[in-house]
Amino acid sequence: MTNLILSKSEENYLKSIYNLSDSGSKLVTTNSISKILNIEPASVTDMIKKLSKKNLIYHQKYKGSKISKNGIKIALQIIRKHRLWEVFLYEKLNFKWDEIHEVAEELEHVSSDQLIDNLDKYLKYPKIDPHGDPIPNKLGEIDFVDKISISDLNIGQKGIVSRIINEDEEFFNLLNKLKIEIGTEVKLIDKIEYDSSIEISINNRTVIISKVVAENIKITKV
Amino acid sequence: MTNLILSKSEENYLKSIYNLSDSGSKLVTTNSISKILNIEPASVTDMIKKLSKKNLIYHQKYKGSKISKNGIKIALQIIRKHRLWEVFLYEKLNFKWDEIHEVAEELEHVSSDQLIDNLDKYLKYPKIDPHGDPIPNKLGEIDFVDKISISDLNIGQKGIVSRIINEDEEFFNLLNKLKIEIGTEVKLIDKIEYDSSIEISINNRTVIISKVVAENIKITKV
DNA sequence: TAATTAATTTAGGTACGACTAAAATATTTT
DNA sequence: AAAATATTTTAGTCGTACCTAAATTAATTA
Repeated sequence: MTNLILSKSEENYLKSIYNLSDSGSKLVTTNSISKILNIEPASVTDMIKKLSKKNLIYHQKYKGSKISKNGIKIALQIIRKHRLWEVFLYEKLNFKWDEIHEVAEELEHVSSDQLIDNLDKYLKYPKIDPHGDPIPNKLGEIDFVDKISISDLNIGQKGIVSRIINEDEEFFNLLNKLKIEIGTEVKLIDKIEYDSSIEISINNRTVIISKVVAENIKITKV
Repeated sequence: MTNLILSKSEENYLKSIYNLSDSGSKLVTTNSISKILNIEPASVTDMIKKLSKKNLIYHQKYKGSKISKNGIKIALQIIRKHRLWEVFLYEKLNFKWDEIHEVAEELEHVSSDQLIDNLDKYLKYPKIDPHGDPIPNKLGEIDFVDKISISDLNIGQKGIVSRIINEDEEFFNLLNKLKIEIGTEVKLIDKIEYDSSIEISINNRTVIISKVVAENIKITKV
């Protein structure tokens, strides 16, 4: 049952549905898929029917879709490929942090188990990709993901940057300027009520970052 | 004019037409394309029209197709990608000689100049792929290809194995058994008229190989 | 050279994955 | 709870890339 071959489109839908579903737990709306993939809702409905027929998702008309066990399994394999390619591009081919996603989107659809297993070995079985996202192993096992943002710290508390959501260049440049990367220790100095921005210290420098930026930087508490 | 984006199919047709055309010089028949791609002649005709409209080939009804300057340029870039990925799979991911072709067929369609240029650099600008086929550079320049087979040697003459045509496993196993690889020195001992097989010596061992095998092993004379 | 055979093209059809417009259902607001 | 709005689905189309069957053209053989 696991060995059906999916098209690039089917794979992309499945991956998006998984990502929108909070690891498979939540119902996903047709509209949200439409938005994330930039495809009209009517077309999304078509594909939902197709994936339902293949038992990769369950669908209740007008209600939403839930990804199946099997669907999750496949989605995790696609995510695995995506993230391993990201590591390769970043570490071996010297791509910048904000350049890897787009190319990995293509590479993830190359279908060869041998390719991905050997790549994994070649990269020495990395646990996270350059954004800090965990890489599922061959069996689809994946580490727990940090859900705490900098803004969730209490004043005076410290954290280590563990994940960076969002992969566009502007954000990348900003992080560069702030000298924030995976592994950086940050400390919450103050919360500014007026616009929900926060004041943090990084290596004894103090900076203010906006709410949006803070939400896209995930941490583990120290 | 060079920057049109081609589909995977279009790329595959173009590559095949180039390969069948003897570096662009010969007319290519619809049937030969059909056979090499395993696609019905009627479908090939459809695609020929499409590529003609894009000025990638010239086509005369019922006569054949000739690849254009621009078509050659694009074909060489696809071949470049294919062969660079083959080097990567062989050298870095420890794929076997007969396993690389299929995966490279997929990887060659990933479209990112940055990807292929960085890969080229990472592999240290290789000149040939694991089969001994020359790799076009970024500008589409490609080294001259050896057209002499072992069987073209005169008795007593020596040559260095430079290219191995054909990528199936059986042939691979045979070459392994014979201890023939790129760079191996061979000497023609005798030609057997009866079945056109030939006797060669490799490191002072003498073996007999069939006509077909001999034709698929290209050499440069010493 | 006429007939046969082979190669190529045309005509018409299919699955996939997208689209728009309109209908059906759900949700929100008044 | 009715009306208005938003979401989702249905119905019908389109381009891509393939297919089969039949027609056309070229090449080969008698």
